[in-house]
Amino acid sequence: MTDPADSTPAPPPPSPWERERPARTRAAVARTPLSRERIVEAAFTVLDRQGLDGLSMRQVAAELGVTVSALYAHVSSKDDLLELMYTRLFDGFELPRPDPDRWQEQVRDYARAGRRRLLSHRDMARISMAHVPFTAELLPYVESLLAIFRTAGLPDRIAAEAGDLISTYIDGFVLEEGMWRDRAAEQSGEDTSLARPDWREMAEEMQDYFASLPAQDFPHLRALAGMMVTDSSDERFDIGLEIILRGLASYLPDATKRAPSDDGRAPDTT
Amino acid sequence: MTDPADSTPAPPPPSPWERERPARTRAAVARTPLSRERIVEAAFTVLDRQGLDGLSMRQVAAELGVTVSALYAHVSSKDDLLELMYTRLFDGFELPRPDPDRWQEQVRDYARAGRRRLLSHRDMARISMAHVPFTAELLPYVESLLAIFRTAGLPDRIAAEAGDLISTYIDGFVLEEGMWRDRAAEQSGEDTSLARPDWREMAEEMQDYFASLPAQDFPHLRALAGMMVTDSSDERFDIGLEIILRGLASYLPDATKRAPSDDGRAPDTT
DNA sequence: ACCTGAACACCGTTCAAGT
DNA sequence: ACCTGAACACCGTTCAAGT
Repeated sequence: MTDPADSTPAPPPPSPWERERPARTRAAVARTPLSRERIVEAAFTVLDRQGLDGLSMRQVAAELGVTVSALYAHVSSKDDLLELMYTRLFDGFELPRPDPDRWQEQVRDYARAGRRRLLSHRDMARISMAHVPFTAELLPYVESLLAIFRTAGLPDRIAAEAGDLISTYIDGFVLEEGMWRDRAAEQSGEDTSLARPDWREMAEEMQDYFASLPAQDFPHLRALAGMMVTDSSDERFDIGLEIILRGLASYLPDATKRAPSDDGRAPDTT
Repeated sequence: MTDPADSTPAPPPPSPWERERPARTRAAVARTPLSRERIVEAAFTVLDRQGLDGLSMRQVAAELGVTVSALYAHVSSKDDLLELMYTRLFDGFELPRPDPDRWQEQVRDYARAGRRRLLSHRDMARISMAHVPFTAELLPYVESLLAIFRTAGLPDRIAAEAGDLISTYIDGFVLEEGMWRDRAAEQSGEDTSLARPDWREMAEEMQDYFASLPAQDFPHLRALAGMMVTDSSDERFDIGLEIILRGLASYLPDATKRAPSDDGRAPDTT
């Protein structure tokens, strides 16, 4: 993000009297040498505009004002590029120092921050689901999450699984959010780019559909329709998260669920 | 599967004396009229052989001995075909009648069966993640899962979320399984088709890598390496499932976690 | 050293034309 | 009614050639 080597002098804006130079100005700006960073940046621009299905090497090249083949000097393949985008997702992610007394809050913060980052670019959850955070750069994040679980006192087998479970939950939830958003967008207007709130319309339509089902065949679906399709997905996210946290908490050695402050219960290291 | 309209007489096998007729015989067999069923079947064959990235309309057509454009008379798009494959996944899925006393076992059965079905075709989890079981045909399965949760006595808001949570977990877990399998396959041999057990080799390699990390920076990752990458993923699947089930159980109205048989606690319908 | 141009082997989808 | 052939507008990747 804040790259000190990035201090290329930007050309001054055109003075008021020089009128409409060919569109070369933009092209010249784009001529700053290619780099992995710039390619990733352009890829995000294309992603947000066209979605993952519209993200092609050719579109990225066009965004940079460059030939497709030029990209392959900096990036070995499209998969490589997608991995760079995935890794970028973790940039500046806060790593808390594990506090046994606040482990649930720390996991909540971790999950909410993860969801927020996934929501920051279109179809990002789809990219995230296709990757695993076991590259050298990302291991500190995995370690940090495991640290929270283990210093909280969770048994090793549970802690080992909890990281996967939480990550899968975040990715899966946001993926589904995106699907609904896409469906709403393609239904209402053709303006695919903006995340317009006219998806509430679809939510109502969906609820009407559930309500129209035969009562004797679908009693539970009818009863829960209002809560399964809701506009505030923040609340839904927190509920699912809470279910997982309660499940994890049930494995804590001391039966008293949430001691306000339990002193000196060291995790069995080694 | 058992389609009674599928009784087209198969041509007898070539008699011993007629030698090597041009390869027309196979072509003639393939000439049984096209149908959505046959297209889906061929698509699964291609999927298992080449994976989702190698599944193209052209390959499916080739598998059927037919031109690509012929497919579009029966299937409106590739997405349509993928949705048919997704729906097929549920064929013959057992729907239990909800039993409040055995709700946890019923959910376990549901989840294990779901995973087994996803594992029955390559990359099936990726297809599943891209869909939502809210088409008319699949609603009974959603209803059935919700029924288990609700008659068990879970609060509505929890029951509504539980279905999503479980489904996401199953898909996510199997997706990851597939990623490891692929990675192992591309590393060891080029024979992509078979699910060879030479992936144990990669598991060891992975564990060695974790063990090689600096001890002061990655204590937890090192401690848990053995349980995070294991060959028996069945066990790992059950552990994650158990965490979710315990979380859900914590929302049951009666504090006593698992009353052996609690009579007459009806779910608040309406 | 870095980028272009052209090519290769693919895609999904459409549509006039054949039988 | 059902399928073919050809075309359109795309793909990811490679590689010789330019500057």
